[in-house]
Amino acid sequence: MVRVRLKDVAAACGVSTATVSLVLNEASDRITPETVARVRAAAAELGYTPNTAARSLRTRRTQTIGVVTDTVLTAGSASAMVQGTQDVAWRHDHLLFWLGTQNEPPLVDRAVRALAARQVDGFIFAAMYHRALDFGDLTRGVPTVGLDAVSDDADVPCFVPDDFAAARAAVQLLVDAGHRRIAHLSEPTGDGLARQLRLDGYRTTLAGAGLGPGQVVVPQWGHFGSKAAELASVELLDSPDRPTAVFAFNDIAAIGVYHAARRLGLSIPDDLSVVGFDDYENVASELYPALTTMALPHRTMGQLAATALLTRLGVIDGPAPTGVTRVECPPVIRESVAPPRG
Amino acid sequence: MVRVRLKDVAAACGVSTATVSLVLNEASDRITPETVARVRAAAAELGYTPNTAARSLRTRRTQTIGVVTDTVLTAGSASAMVQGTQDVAWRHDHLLFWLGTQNEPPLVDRAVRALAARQVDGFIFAAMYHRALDFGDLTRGVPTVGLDAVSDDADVPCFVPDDFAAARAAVQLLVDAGHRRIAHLSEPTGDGLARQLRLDGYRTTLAGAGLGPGQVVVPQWGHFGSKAAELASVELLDSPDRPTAVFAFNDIAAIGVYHAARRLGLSIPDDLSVVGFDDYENVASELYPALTTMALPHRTMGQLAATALLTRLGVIDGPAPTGVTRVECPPVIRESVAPPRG
DNA sequence: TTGTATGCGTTATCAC
DNA sequence: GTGATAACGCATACAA
Repeated sequence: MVRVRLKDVAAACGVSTATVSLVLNEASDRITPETVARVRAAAAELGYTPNTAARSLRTRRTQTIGVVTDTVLTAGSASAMVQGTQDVAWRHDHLLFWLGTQNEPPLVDRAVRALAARQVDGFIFAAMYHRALDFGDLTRGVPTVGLDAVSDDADVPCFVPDDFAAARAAVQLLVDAGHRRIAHLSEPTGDGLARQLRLDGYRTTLAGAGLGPGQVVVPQWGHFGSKAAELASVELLDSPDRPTAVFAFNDIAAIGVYHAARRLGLSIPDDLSVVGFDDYENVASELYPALTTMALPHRTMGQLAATALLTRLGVIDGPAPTGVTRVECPPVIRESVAPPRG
Repeated sequence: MVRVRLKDVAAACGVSTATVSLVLNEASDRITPETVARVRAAAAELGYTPNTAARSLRTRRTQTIGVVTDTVLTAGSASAMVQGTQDVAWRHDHLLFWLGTQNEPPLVDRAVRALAARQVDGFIFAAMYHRALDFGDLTRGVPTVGLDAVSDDADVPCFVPDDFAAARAAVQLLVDAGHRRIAHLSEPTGDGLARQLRLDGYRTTLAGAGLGPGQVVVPQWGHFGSKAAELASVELLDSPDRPTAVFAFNDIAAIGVYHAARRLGLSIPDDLSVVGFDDYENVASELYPALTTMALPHRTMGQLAATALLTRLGVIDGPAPTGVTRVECPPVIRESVAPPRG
């Protein structure tokens, strides 16, 4: 790689490095138009690109953001979050360091240190699913935002899905279709906040519709995959007064409901309506019948988080958001909901 | 963030910055053990972290790798590739800049420029699926490797799945199960190399087994989703002498086969065996019946690419690989293959 | 309007 | 063994 420095382009057009710097940093209103043109031409001619290390050393800004995440990079379903964050950052000439920590505290610590050593201008703490994050004073004064994560720290704006409202909307879909026995297939207890919020939304909606407390079933077998959900669903559905509709905690759980329905000879949506959550890529749309679900606004959250951070950093004008922002989860209506039989 | 510099720790223990630098950079065999200890203690006490910008400026190395990719970040299914690359890089104190370009040439150009300005030590060109990449002399002498992509440039080691061998293995699975009428559901023509390699593997295996040229069907309707695959499959399977097995180009196409089978009242695997490709997360394992498929070695390829680049950079000892490395795609045996009826 | 000079925090080359 | 000191490439206060 040919290394061409400010000095080289200055020499090439017979001005000082200061002038070149001024021209190239848009402070060119102070410079004669013809000088500007000459410098620009020379820079282009030589293929000059500024050395970011030198610039950072001088300006104390690296135009770099550190993203510390648990399994976002591993899991894939949240890739839109990555893309949304990236898009906004790049549009403002910022680059992102993503670091996955598998959620192990020592790794988080190491990641933050490594990022701090790189003098990142800000941090984004991104979680794979909506939960509370406690990163203490790890970031020591470096602007920070939470993505799919909430924080105790009042100084950390956070962006999370509006699980409560979305759960309400999901259950309302079933109520509006005429269902009166609507069960909720929940998630085993963990550190996720989504579980409780979706449960609350379910209960609130049932109560509002005068449908009693409902019926909540929690898969018990280890890892929350479709298999555990299937077993729980079979138990739930294998009775004469079974529910006519199920609101599943997420699309993977909904797969379990589908499998259970098949085992029991129940047809979806004729015998059983199902609503999922997440709009999991290549899953919800590909099930048979295609699953009606609530979409997680991953891309939007990523964009909002990046925008918030850049605002805090003064890169984007305007008031920086504070507190927790709940982002709407739009419904994706497909074919798994129908009126109950009879 | 409290800024503590080399100078501060030097002052704290009454030595020069040069000494501190020497100690902290493991060149400490030249320094008195007690001085070493004192410096280390002071550094820890003050919480010193080196300023990477300054170091980079001096050493001309940023310990940073630029990853230019089409849609890896958007699509999610290749997230293991991200993780594998990341793991290796981080283990050697290198960080990654990922930049998605949606495969638009001007964006690729911009991305490379932006990365070059950051003085990345090397480039990884990562593709979402196995294809040829032509990035010309964009990287101008910066070490580069290809990931899921091959390059004309002899100087660019590349890591791709061994699609040919995997396709052979997949079809052999069906041959071994006793099938003699095995069709291949291919992909519409595009810039992917996987298409031709999997097709070749299919044909070679059939020929080797004395099963003739086989039957290849190519979905024709626009974007290659499960819907197009379903339509093509219905046509393929709706005849008395239909194939008893289908080797699908990938798992998404296999979904289409499943849908077609359902429409035609064909049972998998009793009436029809299916083998997919990719082991797409939460898809292949969740289909009913679970799909037998060839796993794409995303994680391994990511690790290999990062290792190769770091070797080229002298960070990892050993001979740097050259040319194209084909990585094995392990079979994932599930429940979609059975002997043909009768 | 443009040039000179200084310093950002490190590493590395010398002296001592 | 350890300490001055000179770069690294750029931005900017100040001088001209």
